[in-house]
Amino acid sequence: MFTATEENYLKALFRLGALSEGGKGPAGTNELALELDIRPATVNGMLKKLREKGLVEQRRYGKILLTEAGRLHAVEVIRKHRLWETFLYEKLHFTWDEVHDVAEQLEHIRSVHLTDRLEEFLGYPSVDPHGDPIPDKEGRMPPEVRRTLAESEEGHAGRIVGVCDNSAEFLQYLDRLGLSLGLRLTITRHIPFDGSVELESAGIRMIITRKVAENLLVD
Amino acid sequence: MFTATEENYLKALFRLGALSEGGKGPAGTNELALELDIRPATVNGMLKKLREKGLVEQRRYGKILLTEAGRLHAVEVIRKHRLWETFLYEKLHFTWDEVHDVAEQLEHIRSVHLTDRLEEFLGYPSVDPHGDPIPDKEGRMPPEVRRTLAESEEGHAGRIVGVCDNSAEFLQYLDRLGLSLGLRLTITRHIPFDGSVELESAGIRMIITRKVAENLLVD
DNA sequence: AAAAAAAGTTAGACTACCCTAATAAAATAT
DNA sequence: ATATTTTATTAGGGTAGTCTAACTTTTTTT
Repeated sequence: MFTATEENYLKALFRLGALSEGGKGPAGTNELALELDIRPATVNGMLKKLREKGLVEQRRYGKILLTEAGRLHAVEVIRKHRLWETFLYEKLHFTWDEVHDVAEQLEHIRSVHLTDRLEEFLGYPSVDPHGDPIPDKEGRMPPEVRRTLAESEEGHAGRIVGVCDNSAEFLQYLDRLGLSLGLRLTITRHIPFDGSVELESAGIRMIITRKVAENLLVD
Repeated sequence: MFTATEENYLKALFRLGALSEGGKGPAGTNELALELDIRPATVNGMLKKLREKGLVEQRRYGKILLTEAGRLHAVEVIRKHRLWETFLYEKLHFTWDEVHDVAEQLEHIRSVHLTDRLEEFLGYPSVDPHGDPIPDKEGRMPPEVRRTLAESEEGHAGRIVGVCDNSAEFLQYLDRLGLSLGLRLTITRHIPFDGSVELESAGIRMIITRKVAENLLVD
């Protein structure tokens, strides 16, 4: 049906919010190329194929929009990715930062049964190890009601429910800082000078940089 | 490191026993082409690549032999295949005949950790759902001390420990016959006329054709 | 509104994997 | 030992997905 490459294009477009509603609107060829780390000329060729398959809409020199079919398939791939991440984390005891790369491969396995059986085996989880919601079989994804630490006001108390950046580099740094999914914390101060955020968790006070704060999601 | 295609060539060569010791000896290009359902001309081209990578040995117009590196990688792929089959069968409750196709995809997932963690999670199984032995991390595979039902003498009592043919067609037929892995049975008669085998299991007497008997392994 | 910059497209080339058709070498049969 | 058949190889072509370099269209700046 779809190649792994095609699925990666659809996923990237979904990530960029190239949706007619509920997203950031149409995406550009260059923007997509940047997201995929593939040259614009190559992306242009692939877009022709995706248009012919009815997965995206695009006029000559125009912006790219996922069709309903494209959106549904993108969500299906995201669903598989997040279920596999959950499996690797919960059952095989992979660490937070190891799951992503393997899930990038597993998400492309084609099987009618596999995804649903895996979901059942995992006990119908609602979020993956990074706190991202897992879409259901029909492609419905619970809306994210999360805010970055950088955006939350002083005095706000909550738990870390996710990250924006899934790179091993960032996740390992979080581990070193002692920050992990589910950790309760309170924002004690926003420091205007450099955007750092002072917070308190389990009786310990710490300061994280603006960049870290922008990539941590709290409820 | 290796593409899925290359791995499939190695696996096929291993299956054909193209080993300097312990196998049926060197394999031919046509034979390999038949096994893979790919044209000999294509196979010929791929063999050049495998030679350059040091995975097979072959002289011009000569037979094909796996090198030690080739054998080791083939066994690694077989190990992954059988571990995934076990996972699908034991944990996700796939049926006997459903596991193969999905495992054909999963066996190519590349990850240092994944295979070992999966093996641990499954409790270090020694055989897969078809009764085939699972190689260990170092590429050692317990020798098969199994015989087909057709070869076993009258009066022999044992359990079904495997099959030669993994096709869904055959496995579904076995289910219909009420034959499954682990079933205890006794061979009551070999019928000379057409090679059928009469057997008895759990008090029930049945006759299976020669073709079925040749594809069932007993201990 | 013209110039400059950015975004999108086309042309041509490369690798991986597959094919068919023709040819060369080796094995087998007569 | 020659003819036939089988096996292996070469030649040329196709699709998928990638690239660079050059070019065109649209957008932004001045």
